[in-house]
Amino acid sequence: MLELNYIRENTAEVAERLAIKNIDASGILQQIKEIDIRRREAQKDLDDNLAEANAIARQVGELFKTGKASEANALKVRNAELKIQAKELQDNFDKLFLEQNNLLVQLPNVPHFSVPRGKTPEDNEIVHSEGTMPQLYEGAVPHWDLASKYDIIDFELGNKVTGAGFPFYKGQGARLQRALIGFFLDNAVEAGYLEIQPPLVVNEASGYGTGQLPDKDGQMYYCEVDKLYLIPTAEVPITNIYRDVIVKPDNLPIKNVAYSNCFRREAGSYGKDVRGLNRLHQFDKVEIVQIQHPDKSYETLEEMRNYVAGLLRKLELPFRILKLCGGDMSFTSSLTYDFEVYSAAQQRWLEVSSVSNFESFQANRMKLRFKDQNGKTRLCHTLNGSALALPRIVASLLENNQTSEGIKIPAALAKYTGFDMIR
RNA sequence: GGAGAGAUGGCCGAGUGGUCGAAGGCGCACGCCUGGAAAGUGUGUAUACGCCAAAAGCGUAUCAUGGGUUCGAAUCCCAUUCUCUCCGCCA
Repeated sequence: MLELNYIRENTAEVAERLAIKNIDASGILQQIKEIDIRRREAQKDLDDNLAEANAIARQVGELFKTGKASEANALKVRNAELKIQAKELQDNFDKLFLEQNNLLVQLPNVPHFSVPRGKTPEDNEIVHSEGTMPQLYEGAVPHWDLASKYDIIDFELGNKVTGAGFPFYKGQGARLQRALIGFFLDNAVEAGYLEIQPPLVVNEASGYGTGQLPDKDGQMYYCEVDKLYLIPTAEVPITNIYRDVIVKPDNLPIKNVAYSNCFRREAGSYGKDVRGLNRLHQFDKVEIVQIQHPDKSYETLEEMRNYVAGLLRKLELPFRILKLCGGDMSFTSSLTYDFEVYSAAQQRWLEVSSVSNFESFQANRMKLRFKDQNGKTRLCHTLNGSALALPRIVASLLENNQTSEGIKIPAALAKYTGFDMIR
C-alpha cells in the first residue's frame, strides 16, 4: 500500500509514476485527497466530542468525591447527549476511513522512473544476456521425455497419488533436487544471508502482510478447518517475521535466505506452459529476502541481481536478464528484474527468478519500520528474489546438457550430486 | 481430544472502576563519575492519527480482538482468537 503522506504531498509524481504502469490514477488520487480532507474533519469533530466527554467524566468523579451528587448528575445529562453524537461521529469517521483505505489498497506500487514503458512481455527490456547457446545432438528431446528415459521424474505417479502438477523425483532426479537446494543455500550463506527454515503454512494476517490477500487468495491452497494457507513462496513467512516490527537501523540490511516447498493452485493455466516442469502446483525454491534502508534499496537490488546472475553462471546456463516494463510488473513491485534461462530442446526462455524492490509498499502494509537518525519512525524498504526456483533450472539443465551418453552435470553442482552424469 | 490457567510497554512484572499510557525492575540512549572500564549515579525511553506554517505543545485512540455495562473500564459482563499447564494420543 502506498503511503498516504506521499500521495498527499507528491500527487503529481505518484500519478506520473503510475502512468508507467499504464494506469491513469489522477481521478482516484484526487478522490483520495478529497476524502482525506473530510476524514480529518471527521476525526477532529470526533476527538473534540470525546475530549469534552472525558473532561466531564473527570469532573463528575471529582464532584462525587466531594459529595456534590446533584451537580454531578446534572453533568451526566450532557454526557448522555455527547455519547449519542459520538456514535454518529464515529460512524462517519469509520466510513470515511474505510472508503479512503479501499481506494488506497486499489493502487499498485509506483514504478521506479527507470522502468520501461510498455504493456506486454514483448516490451520488457533485455538488459543483459550471457552464456553460449547449446548445440544439441540429433536425438535431443524435451525434459519430460528425458525424465522418463532416465526414470528420474515421474509425472504419471504424481497424477495417480495426488494430481497433475505434483511429480515424484526419483533416484538421480531426487538427488539432483537435494543437490540444487544445498548449492543454493550454501551460496547464499556464503554471501551473508541468514539461513532460515520457515513454516510452510501461514495465517491470514501473514497472507495480507505480503499482499497475497485479499485479492489473490484463489492462488493459494487453504486449510479450511484451521484457517491456514499453504505458502506460495518463502517470501511470505520470511517477510512476515518483521510484521509490526521496528528494527534497529544498525541491523540493516537484514539478509535472510530460506528454502521451502511452494504451493500454487495456478488456476487458469493451461497448454504448453504447464507441460513437464514448466509449471507445477508444488515446487522447491530458495528465496532471498532483504530489508534495507530506503536510501540504499536500489544498490541492494543491483547486488541481488548480481548474486543471482552468479548462480546461473556457476550452473553454466545461458541466461538473460529482463527489466520488466510497467505493464508486465507485479502489483507490488517498483522495479523487477526477471531472469530467464534458455531451455534448448523446448527452444524457449524460462523464467527462473524474479528480483524485485518493493520500496515501502509491503513495509507499509506490514508496519515494518526503523528509527532514523532524528529518531523519526520511517518505513523500511523490502526486496526479494528467487535464488533460485528449481523446476525450470532442472528443465534447462536436463535439456541443455543431454548427450548420447547421458546428461552432464555442471562441475559446480557435481560436488553436491556426487555424480557428473545422469545415465 | 478432555480439564484448568492466562493474554498489560523491547522484555519481566504490578495494577479489580476515576488522578493509569500505565508502578517497579531489566534492557536501551545520553550525561556525570573514572586515567580507561566496571560499579555507582542522574535524565530520558510506545505507536498511530489529528490540531498547529513548524518546533514546542495539545487532543484522540490503543493494556490480545470485537461488542456491552458505566458519567468514567487495563480493571466488570459477553463473544472470539491465541498461549501455557495437566491428562490422553503421537513423530
